[in-house]
Amino acid sequence: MDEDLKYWYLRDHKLFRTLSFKQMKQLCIIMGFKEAKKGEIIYFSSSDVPRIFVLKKGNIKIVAVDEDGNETIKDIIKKGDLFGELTLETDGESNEYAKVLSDDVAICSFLLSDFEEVLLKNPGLALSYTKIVGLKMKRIKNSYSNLISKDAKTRLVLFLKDWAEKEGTQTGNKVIIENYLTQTDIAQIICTSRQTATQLLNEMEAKGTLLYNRKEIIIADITTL
Amino acid sequence: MDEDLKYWYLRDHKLFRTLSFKQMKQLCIIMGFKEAKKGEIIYFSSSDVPRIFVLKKGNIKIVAVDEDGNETIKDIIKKGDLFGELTLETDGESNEYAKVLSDDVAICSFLLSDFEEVLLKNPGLALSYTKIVGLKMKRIKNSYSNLISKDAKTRLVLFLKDWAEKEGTQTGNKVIIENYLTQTDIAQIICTSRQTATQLLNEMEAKGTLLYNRKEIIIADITTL
DNA sequence: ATTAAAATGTCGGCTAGATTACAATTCCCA
DNA sequence: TGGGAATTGTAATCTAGCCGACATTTTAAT
Repeated sequence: MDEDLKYWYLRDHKLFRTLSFKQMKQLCIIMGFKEAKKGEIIYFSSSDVPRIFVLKKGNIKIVAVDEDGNETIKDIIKKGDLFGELTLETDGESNEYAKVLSDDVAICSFLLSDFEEVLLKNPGLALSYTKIVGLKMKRIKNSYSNLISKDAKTRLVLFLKDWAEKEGTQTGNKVIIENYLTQTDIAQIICTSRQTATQLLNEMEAKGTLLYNRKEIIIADITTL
Repeated sequence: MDEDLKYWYLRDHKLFRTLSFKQMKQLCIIMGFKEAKKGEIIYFSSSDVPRIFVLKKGNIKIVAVDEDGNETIKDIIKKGDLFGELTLETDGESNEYAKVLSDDVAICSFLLSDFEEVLLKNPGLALSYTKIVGLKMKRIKNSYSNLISKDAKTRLVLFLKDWAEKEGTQTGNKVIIENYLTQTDIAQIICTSRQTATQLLNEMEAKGTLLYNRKEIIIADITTL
């Protein structure tokens, strides 16, 4: 791929704003690039060399498979998010893969070792990076405490609010979200059974607070959700 | 407090191994130091200036209070652990405090701003720091997935195993843990009600796999727990 | 168009574990 | 050395939401 294009792919990520043109060039040389279509599965843990990924376009979900073959959604990664060995520490056995949710995605990646070297030469970048990882931790902690103290319905509402805020198109109090998740996905994200999620969504639809279909979710009034 | 003593307090923390004597001296100058006795409460969020803390001795629990006044244990901090604004980002409203569990504790601290400056001058330190934060995130993720997929009994067993591994004194397969937690504490940590925790512990005691009292927990055989 | 595979809708039984409510211990300290 | 507070023990209820078992609808592929 053209080096110049790579440059722009990185340039617009807030993490790399602090870098000079020259430093950026260096990063681009070690950068990998990949595109994929909906439904494709991208393996990124264990087998391969550890990498850090930046999602430049689209949405993916990170799925973990446990000993019994059960699949759990670990994370939804959106445009601009980082994923992979964020902790800078290879963790052996975790069995995870990424599945493309949107029509297509573009992904940049670095080898963990290369990235570490760049961090060592750019303390400012290291600091920004730590903050991004920290932010991620904070979000995880938050959903963790929701899981403990809130019931399924509240969790669904919180999830929808969050989704609407991040990606919805708001007109007045009405918000339209492009829906690339199935109800099974949503259920897994808010940690409940598919049946419960379906029921809750239908309840909300019956009450008129919501309009659900496979293409989009329309929230009548985000303030009263 | 004596600067030299401070030096040694920091010196034996793995995070600071990479620093030169001179750099360490600098850190010590900006370092705060505090001791406290069992039961004391240490406020550290919101009100005060943001800080990073290193627990040098003893155990504390981090407790969060929500709008309704419910207390939840967020974390158990042990000797050598970091706590406070680990994300390097002040987060406004979270209402947390630390309570001393062991007989007494010693705590070092830095202003967040000072620490950031030191990180900027020591990229290696920044990298180590990121790894520590990352490790913490990994642990949180882990207990998160336990919470989802495992029942209360399994969670208790996992917690006990973890505790035993970190702090227990092992002789053969028998492990003795110094017990500074109440059953209410344990219940909160594994996210269940106090009654359920009590019941599970008594069941295990009846089966002879365990011996619980307020001073210590004796696990008959850690391999079959 | 045909059909198989996903995704969604619905229902009743079942259970882990929360909740409420006390009783019995043990600890702490004045 | 007593007495109040904290901790632990036990039991009876109650319920959110999981699970199994379908029917129905939508989508995609041949």
